Amino acid sequence: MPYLKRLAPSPEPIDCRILTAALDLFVEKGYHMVSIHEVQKQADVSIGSIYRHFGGKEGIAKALYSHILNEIDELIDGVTKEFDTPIEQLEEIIKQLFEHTETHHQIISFVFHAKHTDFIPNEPLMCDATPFIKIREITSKAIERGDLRDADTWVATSLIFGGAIRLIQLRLDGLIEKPLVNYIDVLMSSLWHGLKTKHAASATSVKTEEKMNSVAVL
Amino acid sequence: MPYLKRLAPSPEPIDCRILTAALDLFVEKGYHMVSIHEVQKQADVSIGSIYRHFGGKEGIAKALYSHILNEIDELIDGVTKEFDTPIEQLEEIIKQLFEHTETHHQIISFVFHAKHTDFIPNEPLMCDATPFIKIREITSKAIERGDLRDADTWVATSLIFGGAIRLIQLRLDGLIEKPLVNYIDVLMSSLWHGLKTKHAASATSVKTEEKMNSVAVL
DNA sequence: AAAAATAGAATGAATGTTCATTTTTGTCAA
DNA sequence: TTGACAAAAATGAACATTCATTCTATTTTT
Repeated sequence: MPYLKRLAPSPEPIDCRILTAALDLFVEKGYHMVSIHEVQKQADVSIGSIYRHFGGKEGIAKALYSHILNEIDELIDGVTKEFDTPIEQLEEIIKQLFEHTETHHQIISFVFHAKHTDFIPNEPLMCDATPFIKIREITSKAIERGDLRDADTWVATSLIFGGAIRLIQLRLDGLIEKPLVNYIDVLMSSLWHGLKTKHAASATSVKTEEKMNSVAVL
Repeated sequence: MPYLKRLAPSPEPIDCRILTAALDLFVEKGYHMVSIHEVQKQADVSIGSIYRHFGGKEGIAKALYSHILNEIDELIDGVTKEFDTPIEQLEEIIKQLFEHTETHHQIISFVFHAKHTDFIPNEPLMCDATPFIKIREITSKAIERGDLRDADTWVATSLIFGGAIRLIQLRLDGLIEKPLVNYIDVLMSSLWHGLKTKHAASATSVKTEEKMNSVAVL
């Protein structure tokens, strides 16, 4: 029996070390500007291990990609379980993305900044990944229910998320100083005023009015 | 006098050939996936010429970048000369960007898809380039005049252009089938309904109402 | 002891860049 | 107009470097 305990009692599993190191580097410098050797150094593993676990650079990126899409997917499932109406769901999704932007910078950055065609050539675009399909389905449902103005699903979804995505990107780039949650109300009220039908607007008028007021104070 | 005219009477200047070849390739495959040798082949010039004119791969990209930013800048200046009120200007800028998306695919793609930090490391972000500063100034003026709801300039601009940019990207990716001009009206009416002040809204109410109706038909 | 995981030096292909050489262009005197 | 000559431009083979990947030896685990 040795006199000393091992210094690192339960080191993180090797594949996690690789993934987090890669995520950090990819976000910082961009996929192409990161060499396997850098990942190897930062993760403190050997090149051999990287190849054993992921088969190469592209393998790491793909693993990261699906891992992260999964997290977003769970976020969306959580929201759809918790909220009933499509509009509430969309609102909550944006809210949670804003929160994630503060707390999970790397992940959001990877989703909204990385060019995925770089490491997954001739694969479906991210827009066709499950979570983003689900988002469009929610929009669709809102239109079917008559809660949103009638429009092409792609277009409606762009209008709803366009501003939010833009804000997220600017926040990631450090161009917006306050956490995005501060702007939720401006965003939402401008959004729904333009997009909601009168039917839906009156159904939630009290809530919306409150928001309008809180915005006026800004 | 010779019997035959020269076969290639006035071939395009060499630097233009290089730039267009590079733009096409960069847009198609992404900056990092294009080698100088490919540009050389596609432009049908020698490697030496490329180095003589642009000093290297990064030089090409930078030249392209400023060239294209200039075009956008001129577009904006044109609009501000032609239209008087900030809101009309913003609307027209979006309209022209939509048109450019159809007619100058490559250029718009380069602006809205390329990761410029790839070839201009530690340079100001594109948001800080002249044309984009000008856009924010227009937004600012609209707010000052009381035409738009009071909000942070960055945020207001994101809300105005977020949807448009998203649509442009989807159109570039082939996910939206009809030319974007078809969606101008939906976009504008949802936008201004949420963002205009009552003051400004009443000033243009007739125009806006017409649009609302045309949208309802969609 | 067998199998699985890890290590890292060696390999080779890809690719950005250099530079000696050739071609073109412009100028001036015969 | 011609020819000579110099400056500028263009060429592309050769070079140097970077970097993903392979492979075998070693360690750890079962």
